[in-house]
Amino acid sequence: MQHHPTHPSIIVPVPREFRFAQCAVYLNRSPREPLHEFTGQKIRKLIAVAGEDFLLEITSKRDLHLHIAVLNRPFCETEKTAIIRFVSEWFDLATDLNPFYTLAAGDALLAQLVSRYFGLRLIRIHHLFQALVWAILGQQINLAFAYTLFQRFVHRYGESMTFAGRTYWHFPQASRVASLRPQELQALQITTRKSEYLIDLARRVAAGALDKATLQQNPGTAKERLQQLRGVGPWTANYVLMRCLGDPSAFPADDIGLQNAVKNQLGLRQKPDRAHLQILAQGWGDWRAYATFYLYRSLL
DNA sequence: GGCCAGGACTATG
DNA sequence: CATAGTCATGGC
Repeated sequence: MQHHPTHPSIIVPVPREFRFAQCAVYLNRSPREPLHEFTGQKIRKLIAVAGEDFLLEITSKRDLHLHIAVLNRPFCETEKTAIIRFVSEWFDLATDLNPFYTLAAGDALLAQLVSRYFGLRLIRIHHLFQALVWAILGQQINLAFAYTLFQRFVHRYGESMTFAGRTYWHFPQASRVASLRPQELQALQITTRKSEYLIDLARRVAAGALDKATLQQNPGTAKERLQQLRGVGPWTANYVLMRCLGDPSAFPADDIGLQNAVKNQLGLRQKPDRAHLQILAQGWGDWRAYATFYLYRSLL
């Protein structure tokens, strides 16, 4: 395949229901996020296409398009297509939000949120292993500490590239994590139990026994297959379905953050339990994942 | 300093 | 199926 430089910038059309600034608030919520970086209104992210590094710089002009500059190298048409596919998935550009907004307008809990955060997309996690690690690290600890652990994990076991004096990271390969001992992860202050879970999952992913495509091709059994994994319960399974596998009906009803968000929105005295959330979400159908993401956004 | 944090596992009624 | 104890440490 021959490489011939095309435009320095790739233009990706976006739906009318898209606001870059709303997505940016979510993406910019932690200073310890290791997998992308903000420079003003631009996001930089390192991705791999067919084993090659592409450092993307993404921004938007008046929410009409996304502009993607590839900073570190030229790209061919095939690579350009892969880059567009990645970014479209990241910002969930293929989903038409109009049905969600119509539904939300008649829902006491959602109406304000969709008005306030109009154009927010469900930010996706491309790699299954990354989604699982992020979810498991986040179990039962506050989000700030989860980011600390996640950053340590990425910086310790991920590969990186340097551009213009700054370092950009890939999420660690499963094969790298598969060969670790729990002791090594414990040194990062990951609990013994979680360390065992992560290594076990890494082995399955590295062996090809656990992969995104297979789960997506069998949407009816994906949740139960995820929950058969050690360390993956109802919350983690739903979280991965929502953030990685693109299941619009995924709903992590056990989520403390989600419960707090609902409590705040409805002015409840105490947090609703999972049963209460299931009742509230009964009419949300295939928009439960989006409702969850908008409720998450209300916590920032 | 005490309570909480974007849970899951295991053991026990 | 429902409840209780355990993990395990930072954040606020």
